[in-house]
Amino acid sequence: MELTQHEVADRLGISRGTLHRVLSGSPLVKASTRQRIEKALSEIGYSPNIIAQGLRTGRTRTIGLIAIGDAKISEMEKARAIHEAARLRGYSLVLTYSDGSAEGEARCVDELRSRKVDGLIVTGKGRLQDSAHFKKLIKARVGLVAIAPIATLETDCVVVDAPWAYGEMTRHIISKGHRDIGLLLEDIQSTYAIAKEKGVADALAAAGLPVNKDWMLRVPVRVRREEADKVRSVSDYRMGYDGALKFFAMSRRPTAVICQSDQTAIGFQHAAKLNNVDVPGEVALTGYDDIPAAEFARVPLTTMRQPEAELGVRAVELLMRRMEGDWSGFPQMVVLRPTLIERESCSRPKSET
Amino acid sequence: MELTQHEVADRLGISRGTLHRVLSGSPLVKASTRQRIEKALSEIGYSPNIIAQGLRTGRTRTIGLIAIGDAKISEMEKARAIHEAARLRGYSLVLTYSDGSAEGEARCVDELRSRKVDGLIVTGKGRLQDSAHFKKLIKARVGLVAIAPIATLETDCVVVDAPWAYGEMTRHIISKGHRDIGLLLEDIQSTYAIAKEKGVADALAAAGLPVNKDWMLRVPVRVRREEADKVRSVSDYRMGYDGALKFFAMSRRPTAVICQSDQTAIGFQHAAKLNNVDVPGEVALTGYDDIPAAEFARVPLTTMRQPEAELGVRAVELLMRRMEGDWSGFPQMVVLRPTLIERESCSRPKSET
DNA sequence: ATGAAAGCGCTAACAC
DNA sequence: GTGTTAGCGCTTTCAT
Repeated sequence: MELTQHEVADRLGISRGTLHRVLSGSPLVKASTRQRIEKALSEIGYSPNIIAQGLRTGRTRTIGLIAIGDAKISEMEKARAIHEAARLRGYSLVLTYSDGSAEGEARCVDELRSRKVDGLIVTGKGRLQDSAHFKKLIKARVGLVAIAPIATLETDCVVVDAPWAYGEMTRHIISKGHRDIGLLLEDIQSTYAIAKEKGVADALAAAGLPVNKDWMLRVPVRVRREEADKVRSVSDYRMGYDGALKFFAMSRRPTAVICQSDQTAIGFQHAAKLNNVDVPGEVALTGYDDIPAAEFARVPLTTMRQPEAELGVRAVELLMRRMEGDWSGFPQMVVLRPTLIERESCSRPKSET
Repeated sequence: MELTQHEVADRLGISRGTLHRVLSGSPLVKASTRQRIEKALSEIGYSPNIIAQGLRTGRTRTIGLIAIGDAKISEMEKARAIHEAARLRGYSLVLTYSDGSAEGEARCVDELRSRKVDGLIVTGKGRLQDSAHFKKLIKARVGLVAIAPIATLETDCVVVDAPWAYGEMTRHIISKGHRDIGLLLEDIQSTYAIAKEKGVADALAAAGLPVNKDWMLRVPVRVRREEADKVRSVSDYRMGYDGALKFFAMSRRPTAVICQSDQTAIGFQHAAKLNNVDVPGEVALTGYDDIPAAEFARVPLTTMRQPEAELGVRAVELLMRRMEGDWSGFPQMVVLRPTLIERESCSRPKSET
């Protein structure tokens, strides 16, 4: 069915060497020959067997993708951009998922190594449990780009400037007249969580506002795997709900709460409604990410829109450089900034004092 | 670095043939020899080169995945389940995205064919624009399972029983005392949309209720690609919003509206809020899918939870059969049923008449 | 029950 | 400039 180079060469009355030179764009072919062959080639509709190429060259022109942790729509958007960027360069994507456990990660790495991928991109909100597998890869000079900051791993990464983003949101809230500002994060000490905390604290300090430790709230995540056949990522919503209740139980409450994500802010709004707390009147809120639902939340969310697609594209570009053997500046960190989106969840406080 | 079968055979003092027989579980090996070799093998940590296997056998043990249309969280959940099911059988996933255009689909098919995938799974809410490429595949007896009903294509598929589901929701609403029931769908004549319409109409008829044509609303989808680096699927929310306004403009309105999706119902609620229409008091609503946000909507949504993971698993199982050469019952349709989830968006109507 | 050898379709090194 | 050839690591057929 599919023609081989051998057959094509015979059919055109040339040698396989010449045919290969035409295919690979080598200059060592007479222009007239090249033209004649190229024409015939497109008529025949020949395209080389990628598997054989892979065996021969040791390069498969594939990129492995590891998605860690819960399913999130943002991963989908990144993956789409990654596919597009990779495709334009002749690369395909091999997709793997890890549940976030150390074994899950090991399985992904093993699968991708056995598939002989030329490079890897790690994404997802989960943290790396066991970096041993990854360290081995890095030592072997296999390109590995993380779309997330990974403190435990010295590798290239593409990250969002979370300290700046949370500083920006803090400044925005302050500009609205708020002085009593809270922060709601999950209780996991991820690199991003620490960065977010710092972003808020620094902005508060820069504005001469005190940091109320009680309001820098950390709430445990209740992960709930529902039926065995379902993976629903409701944990962030739930965390926002739980956090809201903790804030409501305080004798003195902030007038604005910066949330870890849009889901958190939406969960917070849910609790606010059930407790007759007005948003943004009694508590202003900001989300983070600008998921599609943010615009249609009970009170539309002021939030930071993530450059999901660009994160993916930059990751591919960086990985490409490594795969071409250019290891200058390793480990490199590409930092991107999100965009403030103003909606109704964060307005000026009711005049209190 | 990686050992080859040749090297391993030499090292163990056996022939490559015998080694291969051990590896492939052939019975033509003396038990003692087999044991000795297996032990040595696991010590060495040898694993065969998948690329070379692929070249030799013509089977790559890979499944191609085509995601069509906008990024949705449900695709992510399916993909995760597909990966798990495939991995357990020694298969890997090659991921491609189509923007929903005919060219996008052609590119995906070409990419996967050039990668020599053993089978394909098509998923996503978009419809197939041009089925010519796919028809070619099917004719060539390449396994192709669609996780969606594709009217224009005779192939295996795994689908949700939408007529039943929408009938079920209709019966649920009727049981709550509603008699004036509307349906809100996008204006695209997809197989699912037609099925949903029929499900509602049949249930209404079965209950002896008249079908009000004006209330079987079809609303155009406003697709909005925001910045070039973003793919945000807000179209479904927007459609719900638009649809709500149309309902509100009617002189006589239904007391309950069945929506195409949770996003649609959430968009509807948004419009209801802005127009001071009480949900569920003045209009009860049902969603569809049970996305994570459904539980945390302004009014938590009564909806139908999709068996996303099972859809993926069943697709892999069916594809597996085809890849093994078992074409019995082609084209086969696997039908799965979603589960009714009761929340607050759909209660009994305010007593009218 | 085991060993030897011939390719799968391609690339790269070497001849002419 | 062009043709020839030797493998990449594996599976499969044929011999023993």
